[in-house]
Amino acid sequence: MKFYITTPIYYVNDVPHIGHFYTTIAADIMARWKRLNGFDVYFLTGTDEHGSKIAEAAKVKGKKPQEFCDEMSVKFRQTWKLLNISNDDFIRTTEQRHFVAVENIVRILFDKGLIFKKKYEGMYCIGCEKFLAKKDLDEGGYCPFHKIKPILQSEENYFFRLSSFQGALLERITDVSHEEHIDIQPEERRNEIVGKLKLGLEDISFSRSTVEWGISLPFDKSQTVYVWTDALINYITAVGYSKDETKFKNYWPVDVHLMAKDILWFHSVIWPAVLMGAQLPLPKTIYSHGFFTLNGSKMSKSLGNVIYPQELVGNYGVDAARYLIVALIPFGLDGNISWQGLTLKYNTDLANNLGNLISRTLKMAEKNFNLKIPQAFLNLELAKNVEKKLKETFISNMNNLQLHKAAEDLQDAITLVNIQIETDVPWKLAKTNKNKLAACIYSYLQAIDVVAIHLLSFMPNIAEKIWQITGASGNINDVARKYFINGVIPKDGFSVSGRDLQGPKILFPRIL
RNA sequence: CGCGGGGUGGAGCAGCUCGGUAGCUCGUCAGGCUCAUAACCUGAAGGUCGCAGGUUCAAGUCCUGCCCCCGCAACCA
Repeated sequence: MKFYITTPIYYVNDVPHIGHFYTTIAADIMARWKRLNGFDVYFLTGTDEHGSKIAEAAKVKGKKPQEFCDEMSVKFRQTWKLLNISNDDFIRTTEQRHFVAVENIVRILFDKGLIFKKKYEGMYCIGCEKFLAKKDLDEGGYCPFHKIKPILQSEENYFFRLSSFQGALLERITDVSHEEHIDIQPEERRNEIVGKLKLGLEDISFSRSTVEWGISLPFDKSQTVYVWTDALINYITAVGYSKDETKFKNYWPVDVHLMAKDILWFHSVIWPAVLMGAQLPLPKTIYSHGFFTLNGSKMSKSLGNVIYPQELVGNYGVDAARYLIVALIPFGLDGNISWQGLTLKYNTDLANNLGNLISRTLKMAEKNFNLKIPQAFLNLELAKNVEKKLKETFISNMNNLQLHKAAEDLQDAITLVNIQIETDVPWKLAKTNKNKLAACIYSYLQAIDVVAIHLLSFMPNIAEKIWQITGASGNINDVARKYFINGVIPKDGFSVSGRDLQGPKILFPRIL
């Protein structure tokens, strides 16, 4: 089974911030999860590099557009490396493979009569550099942002017959049994799309005569392809459209398009319409998540309340950063975050619960068994309880991208072990019954291993570290894959008697 | 009447589809334990579930009206 998941390609006029990496981390966790479950995963991200804004940004810095894009694109790649993102491909819209794909799609649409020339006349605001509708203007007919009067301007563009797809789109979005059903998530956002769709669709502008930094229309070199169309096509370019038919057949249609809610319309209406026009299969799931507010106010660079990945990683470490960002807010909804909130979550979930569990277990093993996994009766009951706890909800939460809930499930599982320790009172057994103590510690190690395996998609490095600390055998990724496919704990457990443990390490130092 | 979401103990949320002792996390308070990263475990206090009506033996949960907040309305993740 294959699993193709994408993030949006990010517009390079900005350096990566929390909005970008939230989506990307979520996608990465999903991709890793699916790999562990035996899927042939293709995980795509990349950069969107065309359009007048980019050309201007380059000009301001005294650079050629391509040069500017090269630099910015690298920043995104570096960020993904920093965050341990496991993408299989990184696409740039300025790549040759993409030009070919875009030209082909545009030509097909043109040949089918879905693209036509039309003179567009409207109020153009020089400040916004775009046409404004009457409703966008304030009472005096001024642009509300720039307080200037827009000028009447006309431009001859090519338009796409989006209007002709209304019925087909509605059908595919609302009819669950439709063979080309597009599942838009979450439901609230789907309702919104459906509502808007029912109001009707207008044909949209598909090209620009004034924007030079873009892909020229194959049938009219004086115009360039509208950046959004250009951008959306990346999803098929990357899996070999008009280049590698086998690859394309294998991975397309995409299983999940992941993005923030602001660009859901493009993905759930315009993109499927383009695909239908080109007679290509449609995305299966389109999942949008919410926006962040930082300390209650909307993030904006001018307010200075933007969180950059370097800060997050600097404060908590890569793995914790990945975990915190997805664990802190419900996936799909808007969420408010703050540094205090992040630190609190870090301390409660990672330092106090998970970290401390490992620390106390290993300390006991060190004191009493000299850091060797003790010879003892193998009681897998605790490990199985942890497993059961996780099976009940964790798996379905992961598959439904409810990452915050899956994180909660993990915490519950960890608490289960902490409770068991209270019940066993091992520190008393250390004085009275060493054999029983050995069996207890042995069972905690197995339970921790089960937790580590489930943690793997969120915190790849830490999970592996835990695996080493508990003396578990084999490569954690291989063992985990086997475990998720077969669904059984090995007869001898993961951590086997006699193996060396690693001394109690502070995996997550408390932050004060 | 543009569309959509929401108003639940101090904070943040779940519950509403399929009405029937109001649940979770954090915080607060009390207790337990002492292996552990002043961590862990147990318990308690605290809510007339935005307002007003209605249906019902019974309503956060269904219906009607109203008030307030937020998002979207085409290139900001």
